[in-house]
Amino acid sequence: MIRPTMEDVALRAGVSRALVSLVMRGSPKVSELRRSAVLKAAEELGYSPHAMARSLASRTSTVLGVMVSDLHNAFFAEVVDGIDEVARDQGFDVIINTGGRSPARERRALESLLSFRPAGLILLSPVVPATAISKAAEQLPVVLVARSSRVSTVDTVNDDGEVGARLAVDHLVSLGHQRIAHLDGGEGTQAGPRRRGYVAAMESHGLVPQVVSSEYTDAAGARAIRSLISDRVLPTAILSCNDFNAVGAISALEDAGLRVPGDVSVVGYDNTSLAALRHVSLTTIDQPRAEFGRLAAGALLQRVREERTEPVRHLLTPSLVVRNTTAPPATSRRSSGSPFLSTAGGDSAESGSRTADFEAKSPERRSRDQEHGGPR
Amino acid sequence: MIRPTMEDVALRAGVSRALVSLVMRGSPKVSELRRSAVLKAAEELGYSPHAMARSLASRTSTVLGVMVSDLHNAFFAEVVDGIDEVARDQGFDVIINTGGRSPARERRALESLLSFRPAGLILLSPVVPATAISKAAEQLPVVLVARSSRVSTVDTVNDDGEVGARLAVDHLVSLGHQRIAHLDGGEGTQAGPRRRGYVAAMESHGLVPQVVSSEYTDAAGARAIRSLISDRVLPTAILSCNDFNAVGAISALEDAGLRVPGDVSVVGYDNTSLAALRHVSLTTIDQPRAEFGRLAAGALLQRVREERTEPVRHLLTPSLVVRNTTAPPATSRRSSGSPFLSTAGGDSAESGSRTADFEAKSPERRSRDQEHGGPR
DNA sequence: TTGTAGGCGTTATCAC
DNA sequence: GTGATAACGCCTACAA
Repeated sequence: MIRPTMEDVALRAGVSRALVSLVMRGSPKVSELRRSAVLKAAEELGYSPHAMARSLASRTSTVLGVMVSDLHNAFFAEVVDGIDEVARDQGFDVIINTGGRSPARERRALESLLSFRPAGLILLSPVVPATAISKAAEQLPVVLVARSSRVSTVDTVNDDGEVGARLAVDHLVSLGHQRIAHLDGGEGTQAGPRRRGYVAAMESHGLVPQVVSSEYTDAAGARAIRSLISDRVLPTAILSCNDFNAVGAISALEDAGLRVPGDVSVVGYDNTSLAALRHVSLTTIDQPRAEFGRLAAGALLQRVREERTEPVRHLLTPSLVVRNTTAPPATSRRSSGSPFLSTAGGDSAESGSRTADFEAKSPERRSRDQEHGGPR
Repeated sequence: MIRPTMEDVALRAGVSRALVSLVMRGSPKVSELRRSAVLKAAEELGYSPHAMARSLASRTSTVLGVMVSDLHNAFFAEVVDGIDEVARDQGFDVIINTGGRSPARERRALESLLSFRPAGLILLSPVVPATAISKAAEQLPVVLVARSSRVSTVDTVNDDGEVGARLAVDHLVSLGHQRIAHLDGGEGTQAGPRRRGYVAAMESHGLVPQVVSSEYTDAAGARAIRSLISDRVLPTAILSCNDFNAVGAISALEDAGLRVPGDVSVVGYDNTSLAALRHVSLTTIDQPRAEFGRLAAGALLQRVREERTEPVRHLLTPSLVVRNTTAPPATSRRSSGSPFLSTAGGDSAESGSRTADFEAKSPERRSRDQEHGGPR
C-alpha cells in the first residue's frame, strides 16, 4: 500500500530526482539511455507522478473539473464525451462530479471540485444560484452548458430551443397538420425557449397555439394526453417538450386505441438514445451534444491560456430527425375512426402503421443503436 | 483569478496561519472569537482549503476515485448514487472519471485517477486487463463492481446473474411456457452467469435450453429474433441478456406481426429506466444498483481505515419485476395464428394485449418514471 | 546533461 | 490556546 515517489524511482534507476522529474515531464534534454532507465524503474515500481504535488509546485493545473447535474441523463454523457475528447487532445485531465439535481449537493460538488484547484470548470446544466457561479468564476474560468448567464467572465454553450421547436412545427405543418399542441416542460431547463419557438412558429403559420402544461417525464406526457382526450380537444399532432414526455404521450395515445402516427403524430425533443430505439423510433429534435462538449472545452481552454477575455455565447442550431412517429394527418374518417379526432374524411391507411414504416428508418439510427447498447 | 491561501486569510483575520488551519479542520481548541473571525475572513475572500496541499501535508486523502466504464449507461449512474451517499456520509469526496468502454482510454483514466492519490478506487465494470487492476491494488484499496477478480486485495460487488436468469425462467415456466430461448450477451459483462443460470434453470425444469448468440444492443436483439423467425424455431418466450436487447427483440416480433406478450413473452435484464417506461413496460430482472454502490463504498472505506484485510465478495440477489411483456403462452391456434409458432390450439385473446394489461402495472414503475424524467 | 536550493499550501510537532 | 518550524512530493530556477 506504499506509493512510490520520485526519490524511489531515482534510487532504483541510479539517477537524481531532478532527472526523473525531467523524464516525467518529457524533457528533450535527457539522454536516451537514462530516459529508458528511468521509465523502466518507474514502470517496475508502478510509479506515476503525483498530480497534486506537481500542480502545487508548478502553480499550474492540467485538470478540468466537470460538474454534471444529473448522471442519469445520457444527454450529459455525450457532452462529457465531447469535453473529454478535446481535453485529452490538449493534455488535460478531466474529473467529474455530480450534483444529483439538488442545489445543496451541487453546491458541495462545486466546492469539492474547486478544492482541487483545477485549471477551469465546466458546469453542465447547474441548478445552483447564479451567485455561486459568479463566485466560482472569480477564481477560475467557468463555462456553462445548457444554462445561460449574463456574467461576462462566464462563457456559455446552449442550443437554440426556439429554432428547434420551429423545426418541429414546420415539419408537422409541411405534413399537413394544422392542429398541433405543445406539451410544455414547465419549469424545466430550456422549456421556455421551446415554448416560445412553438408559439411563434404556429403564429407565423397562421395557426392557433395550444400549450398544454406538462413536465419532462413520460408519466407527465401520458397525463397530458389523457386530459386532452377527456376534454375532447386532442389535436392531430403533438410536440412534446422532450423525448421522455413524447414516449409517455405515445403510450397514452395507444392506450386510447389511437395509432401513432396514423391518428396522431408525435415529435420529441433531444434525440436521446431512447428516441433511436427501433421500438420507439421517435421523430425528434437533435442537439449536437458532443459538439456542446467540444465547444465548452475549447472555450474553457482559451480562457485557461488567457487567449481571450471577452465572453463567448455559443448558441447551437438543433436539427430535425425524422423517424416513424410523424405522418400526414388522416384526411378522411376511418372505418375504425376515433371519436376524438376532428379532422374529416379520407383513409388513414396511406399514412401507414408504425411498423410498416419501419424499414424507412435513417441510417443514422442504426449507428446510434450500436452506440448505446452498452456493456450491460 | 487569484485563489486566496491560508496566509491571506490569516492576515485578514489578524491571526497566524496555524490557527487558520485549526479552524479549517474544525479543531475544538480555538476560541469562539477567533474562530468566527477566521471564518468571516475566509468567506469574504472566497477561500476554501486546498485539497491537494492538504492531502500532501497530511499524507492522507479524503477522496474516493470512481472509474465509470460507460457514462451513457444509466445503470452506473445509480451505482454512483449509492457510492456518493456513503462517501458523503463519511466525509469523503468522490471524483469520477470515464473510460468510454475503451481499454486504452480506461487505462488513461485509471492513471489519471491514481495521480490524485485518492484514498481508494472503485472501478465500475472496468475493461482493462486484470494485471492493471492488481497493479493499482498494490498502491491503494480497490473495489470492483460488476466484474469479478481473484486478487485477494481486491473486493468485489456483483449481482448473481445465475439467480437472476433462474428467476426469469421460473417466472416463464410458471406461466406455462416450455419453449424459452435465451438471447445471449456474448462477451459482455455478466453474460456468462446469466447464460449458465438460464441453462441450469431450463434443465432443472426438464426443458431444452435454446441459446441464441446475440449482444447487448437493441439491434442485436432484433437480428436474433429475425433469424429465429426465418429459421422457424421461434419459441413462445424469450429471455434477453439485457433490456436493450429485449426491446430490440420486441420490435422485431411486432414487425413480424406477432404480439407481445400475446404471442411471445419477453423478459429483459437490468430493469433500466427504459424498461420502466410505460411504452415499453418490460418484465425484467432488477439489480439493486444503489446497493451495489453503497456496498462498494462501504467495503472500500473499511480497507481505507484498515479495518479489514480479507477480501469480501458481495454477490447480490436480483429480483423479478413483472410488467406487461409476459403472459401465458397461447394455448390454442388463433384465428390470426402465426405460422411461426408451434404451440397448438387456444385463443391468445385470453393473454390480453399489452395495452389492455397496461393498468395492471406495479406502483414501482411510476416512481421510476419520475426518477428518470430528468431536467431535460 | 546533471545536481542543488528554494518554494508551492497545508498539516503536524513542538515550544510558548 | 497560539505561534514557529519541519516535512509532504514535486517543479523551477540556477549552478556545475
